[in-house]
Amino acid sequence: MKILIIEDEKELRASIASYLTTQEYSCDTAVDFSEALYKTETFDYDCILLDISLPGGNGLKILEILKENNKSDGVLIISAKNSLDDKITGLNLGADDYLPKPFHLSELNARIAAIIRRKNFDGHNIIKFHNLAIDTQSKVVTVSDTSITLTKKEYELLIYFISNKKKVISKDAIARHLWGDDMAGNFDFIYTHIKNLRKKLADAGEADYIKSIYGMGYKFSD
Amino acid sequence: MKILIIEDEKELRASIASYLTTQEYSCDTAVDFSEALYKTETFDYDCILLDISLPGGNGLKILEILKENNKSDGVLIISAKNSLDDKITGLNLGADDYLPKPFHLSELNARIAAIIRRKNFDGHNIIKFHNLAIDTQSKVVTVSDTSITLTKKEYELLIYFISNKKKVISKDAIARHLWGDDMAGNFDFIYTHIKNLRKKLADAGEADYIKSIYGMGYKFSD
DNA sequence: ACCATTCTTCAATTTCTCTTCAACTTCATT
DNA sequence: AATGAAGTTGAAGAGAAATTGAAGAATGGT
Repeated sequence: MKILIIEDEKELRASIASYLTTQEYSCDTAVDFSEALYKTETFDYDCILLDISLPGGNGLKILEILKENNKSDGVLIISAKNSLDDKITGLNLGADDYLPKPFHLSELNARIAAIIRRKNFDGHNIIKFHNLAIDTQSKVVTVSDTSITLTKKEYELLIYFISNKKKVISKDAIARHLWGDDMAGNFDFIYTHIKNLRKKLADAGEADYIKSIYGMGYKFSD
Repeated sequence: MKILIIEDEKELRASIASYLTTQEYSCDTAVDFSEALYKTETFDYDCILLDISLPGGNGLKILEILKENNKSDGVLIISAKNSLDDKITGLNLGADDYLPKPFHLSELNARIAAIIRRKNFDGHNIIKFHNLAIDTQSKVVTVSDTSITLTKKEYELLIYFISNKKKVISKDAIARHLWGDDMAGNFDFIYTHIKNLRKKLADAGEADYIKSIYGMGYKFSD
C-alpha cells in the first residue's frame, strides 16, 4: 500500500512517515504545492494525506485537480484550520475524510485503514454474515439465497450494523450516522426501524443478531 | 464520562451543560478562575471545556497549571477571541483542540467525542489487565477471550478501576466519578454494583482484583 | 391529485437496571 | 472476646429504557 504525505511541517511529516512505515505502508512525501502536484499527477497512491495549508498554493486546489482527473478517491485531509468551511469544501471536492490537527498517529492509522478498505470494496462488493448476504452495489439483501425487501432506512441500518459487528453502538451514533450530525432530541423512532428490520429478518428465518445492550445501545453479533 | 465546563456566561454554560447531559455525559461547572482552579485540582475529568476569557484570571493560566500537573490532556479551549495567538499558545500548552465562539452544540459534541476517543485510544484502545481486556471503542469486555456482558454502571466502574489500578479509590471518588459531583448522602448502592461486577468477573473465571481496603475504599490490583 | 409506501409520533406494555433495605459477616480497636 | 463501624449479600420495589402496535405525516411515483 502506497501513501503520499503532503505536509510542509518537517517534523510532523517525518513522524507520520516513520510511523506509517512501521504499519507496513510505503510512504512518499511532498513538501510544497508544486511537488505535491507533480507527484499526484505522476504516480498512483492508495491514499493521499493532504495538508490544506501549504506553501506555494492552497491544498484544496490540488484536491480540485485530483477530482478533475478522477483521482480524488482516497484523499484524507489534515488541517490545523478549525474552519467548518474548509471541511465542507474538502469533502465536497471528493475527499474521503477530514482529520483536524492535532491528532494521534493511531487515529490517523485508523482513518487510513478505513479509507483503503472503502476504496477496495468499491466495485461489486458482497458483505456476508452467516446466512445473510448484502450486495452493496445492487443493494439486494438475501437470507439463505432468498431475497428480502428493505426500505432505505432499514438497509442503511443493516449496513451500519453489519459493518460494525461485535461493537456496541449507541442510539446516538446510529442517529448521527443515518440522519446526520445535527440531530438532536428524541431518537425514539429508531426503535421502530429496528423493530421493522428485526421482523423482516425474522420472517426470512434468520436468528436475531441485533442484540440490545440496555442503556448503551445495540450490538450486531451472533 | 465526566466533563468540566469552565465558562462565565450563565446562559451559555447552562445550555452546554444541559445539552451534554442529554449526550450521556455528567457535567460539572465552574464560573470563575478560582472555582475552575479548585475543581481541576480536586477532581478528575475526561474532558475540560475551558473558556479563555474568565473573571478572576486568564484561562490560559489554568491550562498552564494543568500542564504542570500532567492533567492537560483532554482540554478543549472555547473562546470568543479569534486570535491566532491564543490558539497557538493554547495548543502549545497542551490543549487538544480549539473551538471559536459561536459554535453549534453538535460541533462541540463532535470535538469532545474526538478528544475522548483520542485520549482513550492513545496508541491502544484496548486496556488489558491479566486475562481481562476492554475494548473501549466497541465496549466489549473479555476474560480470557470470552466476552462478558456488563451493565452500564458495571462497565463504567470497571473502566474507572482499571484506569486507576493499584491506587486506593474512595467510595466517594467512585460516586463522584460515576454519578457526578452533586451526589450526596448515602453511597451504599455502590456496594451492590461492586458485588455484581465481582460476580460477573468471578463467573468468567477471573480472580478478584477488586480489593477492599477497610475504611478507605477499594484498590484494583493483583 | 391520488394511491402506495415509508417515515415518524405516540402510548401501552414489557423488560431490565438501579437503588433501597435489612440481615449478616468481617474488620480494627479496646 | 466484646464492641461498633465498615463491608457483603440477597431480595424486592422503583425507575428507566426498550419493545410493540397502531395511526398520523411525509414522500414518491403514476
